[in-house]
Amino acid sequence: MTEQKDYLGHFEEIVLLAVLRLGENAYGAKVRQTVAEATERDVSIGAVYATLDRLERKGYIKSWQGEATPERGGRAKRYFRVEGAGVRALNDTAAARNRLADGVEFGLGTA
Amino acid sequence: MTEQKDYLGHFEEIVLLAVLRLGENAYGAKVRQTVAEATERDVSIGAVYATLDRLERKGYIKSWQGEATPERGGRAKRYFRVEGAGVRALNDTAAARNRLADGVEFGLGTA
DNA sequence: CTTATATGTTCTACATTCTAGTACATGGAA
DNA sequence: TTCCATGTACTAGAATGTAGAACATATAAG
Repeated sequence: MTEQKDYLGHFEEIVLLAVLRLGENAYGAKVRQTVAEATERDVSIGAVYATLDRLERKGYIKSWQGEATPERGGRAKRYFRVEGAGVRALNDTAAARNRLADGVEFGLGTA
Repeated sequence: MTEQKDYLGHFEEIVLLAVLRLGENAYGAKVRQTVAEATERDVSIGAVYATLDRLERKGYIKSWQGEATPERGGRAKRYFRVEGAGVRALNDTAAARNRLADGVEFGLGTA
């Protein structure tokens, strides 16, 4: 038994990074906006929540209900925070990738 | 229409990097071995070929038949090479991720 | 020759992830 | 009390990720 590592999917990694970056201000709608800006894509809110839920189920993040009365109406926020396991997964994922990318000249294909 | 970028999946990125790194020596079995070492996981050969096929269908890599007679028997190899579009996809994928990771202290969670 | 063996690829099927879209919830403003 | 803005939850289908067994082919052994 060689302790198979667990890597993050592409979007999982993106979302996890967004939550980490947002810190105290990480809630669904904001995460969506952050991801959309970084990826320059239209990211649907459903995609974000589905991924957040999956990450939470895996123990990479944790969520809780926020205040129900912000400045101007609206539903209560659900905040997220990255757990230790999440940081570890992020590191492992990057490490494996870096092992392959390291030293390869990128930018002009052999093609 | 805002020209939606096309990002690579986790495993697609890994496999594409392996092909790039292997250069002249990139063929299925070798790619598998390289990926297995970098990820420290048991990667099935089927997983690798399925991904290589998808990458080729998308125009990120190209393949051709190699010599049929290596040192000691065996079937002819199928070689792979990364195309310009592949390098571009690799760069776009990394760029979006970096935009999120940049400046975030990683290593010790907020948790 | 015929079989064994090593190297490599193909094919198939199923699990997980990705993604969009729509419905639902709730507080303040008109 | 209806409307609007902000947010979250749910559902379903497409795309990716993954394993495993079958197939192909060249050399070595006898």
